[in-house]
Amino acid sequence: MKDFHPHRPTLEDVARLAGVSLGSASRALSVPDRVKPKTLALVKGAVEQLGYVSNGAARALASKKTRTIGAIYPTMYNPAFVQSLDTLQRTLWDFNYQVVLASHEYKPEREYDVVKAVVERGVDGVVLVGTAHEDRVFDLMRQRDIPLVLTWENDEPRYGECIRFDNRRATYLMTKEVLKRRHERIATICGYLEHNKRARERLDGIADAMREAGLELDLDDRPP
Amino acid sequence: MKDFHPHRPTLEDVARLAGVSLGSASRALSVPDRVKPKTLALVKGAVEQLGYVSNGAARALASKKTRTIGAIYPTMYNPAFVQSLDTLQRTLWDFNYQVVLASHEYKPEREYDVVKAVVERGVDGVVLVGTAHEDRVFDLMRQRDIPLVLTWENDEPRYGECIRFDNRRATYLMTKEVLKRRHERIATICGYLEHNKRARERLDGIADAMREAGLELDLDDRPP
DNA sequence: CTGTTAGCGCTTTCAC
DNA sequence: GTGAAAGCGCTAACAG
Repeated sequence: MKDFHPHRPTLEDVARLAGVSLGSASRALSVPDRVKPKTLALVKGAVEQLGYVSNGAARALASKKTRTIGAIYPTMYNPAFVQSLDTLQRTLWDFNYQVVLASHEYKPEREYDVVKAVVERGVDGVVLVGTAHEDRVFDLMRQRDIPLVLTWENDEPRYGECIRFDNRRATYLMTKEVLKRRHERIATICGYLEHNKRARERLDGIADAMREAGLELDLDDRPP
Repeated sequence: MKDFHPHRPTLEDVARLAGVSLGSASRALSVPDRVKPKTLALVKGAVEQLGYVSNGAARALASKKTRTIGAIYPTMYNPAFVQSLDTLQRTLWDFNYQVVLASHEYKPEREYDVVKAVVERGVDGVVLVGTAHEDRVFDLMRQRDIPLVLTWENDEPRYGECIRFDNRRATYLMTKEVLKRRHERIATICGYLEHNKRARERLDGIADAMREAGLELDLDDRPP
């Protein structure tokens, strides 16, 4: 257990204790292979002895990299989003990135505020989940030149990359599986199709696969 | 839509455009009531025109406050944790704080790494969720003097505040409700009691309420 | 109320 | 390889 330090040790303290320069101490920690093994050992020893923990704000300011990305969700009460968040967080962790989380309860105006706050706080990129985004969200990201990834989004992205679901291909592949088992009379429960592009795409996928097999999906044969 | 800026505008740019000093610009943004209305207007105008967004890293470095807290969970696949996270995030948002999220899959060793990473990145405090923590986690927090809140924790905290469940009081209150409805023969399904302090506490709460009502909980009357 | 100035702790040239 | 020094963009005294 370490003693109480009135002044949280800085890299300068480490350098002094190790008997090397500030620059060397910095290098020892971020590019260890560019310092002599002896220097490295000295610095590591000092770090250990002081219980040194680097200051992310200073590092971010100097390097212009925060190593954090913002994740913005409509809500956390959708298990699919939770899984997405968890995966994101774990994946980024492996890349030595951290996640700042925010949600906006499906309110586009709040989404802008949230994005802005996250950007001000400092992120190297943001992941936007959900479907309806205001233009100014994209404007902000574009103007600041911040990488943006959208997902669970229907429209063409106005800025940034977009990860989508290919509903048509998904049902196409499912149907192929069914057909592979030599079924020929296939029923599908698809819900309402009006105003539901995704549902229609799924149906299209099924029809595609059936057509390929010389079968036909009878779209009219459904209850009211 | 803003034009492309080769150099993201800084507060200095804002100050220059507004025709005020750096200090005044800073104040206008953080303590608006301490500048002349005219100055405020000038600065706000410049901010708007430039599309200025403050730099969190610089602010954090200068003010020694990150306005973010770290939330560390065992997993995200427990709905109770998700709700806790969501509430935490929303509450902190109202206080103008942000949340950096991390999870460690119930592995105490990983928990330390996670806490350390979050602390290095810079947080004003951390919320630790879960039951088994290594000593060095507490040592780290204590040595850096970082506020810590534990929850879903059984033991006495070795450092920081702890928010617990009062199982005994919970069932006590529940039982009072039942008694209020004039029931006198009360059954309880409580699962195994051995090695389960929480279960025993819950039973105690029931017994407490019944005793108060002059009733007795027959602990032996249960299937094997 | 405002301008000036000195850092915050670290990374990063730049010479050596 | 290493040290010296110049910032990164902002806040917080400090005088005026």
